[in-house]
Amino acid sequence: MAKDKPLRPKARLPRGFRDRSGAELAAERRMLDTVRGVYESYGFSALETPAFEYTDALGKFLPDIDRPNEGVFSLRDEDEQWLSLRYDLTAPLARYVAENFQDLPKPFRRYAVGRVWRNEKPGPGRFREFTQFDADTVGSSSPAADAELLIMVCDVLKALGLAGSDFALKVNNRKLLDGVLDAARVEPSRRGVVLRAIDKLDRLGLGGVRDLLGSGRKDESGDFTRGAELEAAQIRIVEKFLGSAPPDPTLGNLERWWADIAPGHEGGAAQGLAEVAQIFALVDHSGHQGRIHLDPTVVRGLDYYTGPVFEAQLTFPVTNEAGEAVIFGSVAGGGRYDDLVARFTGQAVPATGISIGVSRLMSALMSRGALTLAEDPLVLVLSMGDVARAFELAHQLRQAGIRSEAYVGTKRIPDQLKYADKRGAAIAVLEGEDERAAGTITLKDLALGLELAKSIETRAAWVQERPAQTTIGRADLVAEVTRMLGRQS
RNA sequence: GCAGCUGUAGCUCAGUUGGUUAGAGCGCCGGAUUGUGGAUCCGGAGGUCACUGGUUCGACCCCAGUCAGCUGUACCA
Repeated sequence: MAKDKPLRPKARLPRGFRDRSGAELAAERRMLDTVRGVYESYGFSALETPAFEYTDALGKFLPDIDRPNEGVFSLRDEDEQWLSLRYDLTAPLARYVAENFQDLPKPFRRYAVGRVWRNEKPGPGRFREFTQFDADTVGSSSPAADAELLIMVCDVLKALGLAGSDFALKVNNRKLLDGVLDAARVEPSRRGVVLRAIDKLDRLGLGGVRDLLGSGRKDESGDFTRGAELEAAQIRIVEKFLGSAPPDPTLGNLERWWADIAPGHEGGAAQGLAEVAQIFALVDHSGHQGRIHLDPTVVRGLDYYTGPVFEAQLTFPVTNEAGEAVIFGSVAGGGRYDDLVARFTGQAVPATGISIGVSRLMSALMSRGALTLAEDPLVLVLSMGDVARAFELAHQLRQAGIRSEAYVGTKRIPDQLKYADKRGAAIAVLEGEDERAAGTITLKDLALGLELAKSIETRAAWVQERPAQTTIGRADLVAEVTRMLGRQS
């Protein structure tokens, strides 16, 4: 007879999602507080919008029968309306601005931090749920708004502990990309493919991009990707644009540069060149001028960008948990999107914004040693058959601002100490019958004990020596714990 | 979606040319130790060998299909 086995669900995390806890969350919180502080100091105010939006407010399409969740997580409301989880924080901002347009001051400046969701295939370092931290200026067409964001991002990265030489901001302009495609006479239907190919430059290198602009490219698994089928002459023009940029982007230098790349097409890109020149003129006085460069290879995948685009890149190698070097994309990116609000109102509203990828930036900071996984130290009060007394001692420590936990489990003392170890507790507090009779308390410095344990061979010796352990007067509890915590830190 | 690789205990993995009752380490539970962490020792629980079908006297092993995972690539408003 077969064993009756109840049908149980398998405990498993949906792919592309993550559980996070304790020290990691504490570190993230510290980082977000720093970013928030800089954003607020520039006069941006917080705005929170919900996780769900009506699907038509988020993008161009409605889910269809065949692929109801293409790219986004969607569901149908009771009244048959499609809702979707937001895939970024910019689309909800556009909705908010359109809905409250007449009441908002212009320019309207807000920051937003929150989780976003994408229903896509997850990969290494790519999740289906992640956090973004955005700042946007809506209602100003001035390049000053773009320049300000670039300067602010530099301030953020420095406030987070990165050195100036650790990062670089790369600036480009969609109008220049459009201009060069005009000059190369690339058909409108192929422009998307071409821009996406250029966007892959950092990953595939110039050779890979050349293949994608031309006949196509085979990846390392042998799969073939079709190319944009451009003529050699067209590819040459695009490559010339990608490979050269004046180091000092004054308007005069930019115009000379452009005349060399796209002679006869000076008019089409003039606006873009002027915007670039203005941005760099403003950046010049920021103290961050060495960190911000013109880089024609920056595209940004999203096609709603209409003018300046930018991304923050790290200049040092980042390693993953396995210690391998990883190709690290940008930690922040953004640009100008002048048409997004017009989708709702019909009225053109210029806007520009920057978005920080929170988990990427966090692993970069940890890789650099600028952020460490750490929680406040924990003091564990062991329960020696008198939980009320453990509560009381823990309470005394809390009153002094010390994070302390009274043991509320049911195990014996050796197991309680093992528990304290596993929790990573800094100190264990014991007050049993002997101590109570003597009016004393025993403290164990667990971190110190862990060190000493390496040189003690036998359990008997360990028990006899009782390393890193002291017995103190009852009244000295808070003072002595404070002293021990001070030694550890 | 396309391509390659991989599915054996909670985790990481062994498993001989196809041979009887499928193993190890870690983790977990109990004990050596009713008030002292580490180490060590003893004992225990835990398996639809991803699933379905086929070949065979006999399949964890060979074949086909399906599903799942990983990696690359495409898409990413």
